[in-house]
Amino acid sequence: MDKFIETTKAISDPNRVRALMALRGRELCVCRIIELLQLAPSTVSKHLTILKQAGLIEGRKEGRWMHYRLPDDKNSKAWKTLDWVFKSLENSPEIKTDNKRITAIIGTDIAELTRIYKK
Amino acid sequence: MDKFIETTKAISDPNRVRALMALRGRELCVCRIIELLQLAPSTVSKHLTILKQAGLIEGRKEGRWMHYRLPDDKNSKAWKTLDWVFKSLENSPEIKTDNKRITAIIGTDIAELTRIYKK
DNA sequence: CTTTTAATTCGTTATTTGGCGAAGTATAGG
DNA sequence: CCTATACTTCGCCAAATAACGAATTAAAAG
Repeated sequence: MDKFIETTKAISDPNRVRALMALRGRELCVCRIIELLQLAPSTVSKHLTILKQAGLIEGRKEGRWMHYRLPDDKNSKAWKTLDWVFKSLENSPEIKTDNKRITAIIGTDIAELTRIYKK
Repeated sequence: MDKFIETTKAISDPNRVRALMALRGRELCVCRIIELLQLAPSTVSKHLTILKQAGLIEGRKEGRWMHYRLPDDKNSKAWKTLDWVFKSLENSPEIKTDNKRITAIIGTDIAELTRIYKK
């Protein structure tokens, strides 16, 4: 029950759900998620920690960059949750808007993102 | 998205989830849910209002008693959520304990419950 | 009609949550 | 090394949440 509540709390914030949706089928570094959500780095980091703690994402450090992705094991309990979330939001207008923005954000290189992120 | 978040918030409280689990396959009056959760009537009432607002339960007033049940339409979006919740918690020890208590609570008549509820 | 009963609404309080900026950590580059 | 970069952790604040008891509403029962 505790684990279940931890999971439902993790997916009961719109910014965390947007991050999860953005990670479908790809890995993203924190700086790109910051750019998508337009929140302070510390806030985004905290959200990602909550998702990771709930087992809904995994992190991988590569040099200075932290990359997050959905869990590898698609038969895991986490993926049962994710399948339900994705199914529930597949037609959400907010997510569709995000999808377009993510395409642009992925096309931007990190040096360029950094300029924005610093101010 | 808003509706989705309303739903996830509704199922991110353990007492609300216990109430949902208790309503599987049966209708219960508020007084029996109070007895199960061991919370103040006003608190339970609020929880049930949140679940109802999210579309996860339906209410029916009969005389002085308010009866709540899961939605009739099993093809609804609400039921997609409920199926996931039930599946996630089918082996939860807390819910198994509740299941046993509910059997006793249903066997008790309302007048008897009321004595407890008043003090 | 007055009282009792079942539930809800309201007002208050303690705790949790989500946000930020400042400070800290770790890694790459000069 | 020293500096810049990419996060994360910490400390703080405002808003939301869960709990309670008191007051209120609605429906029987006396």
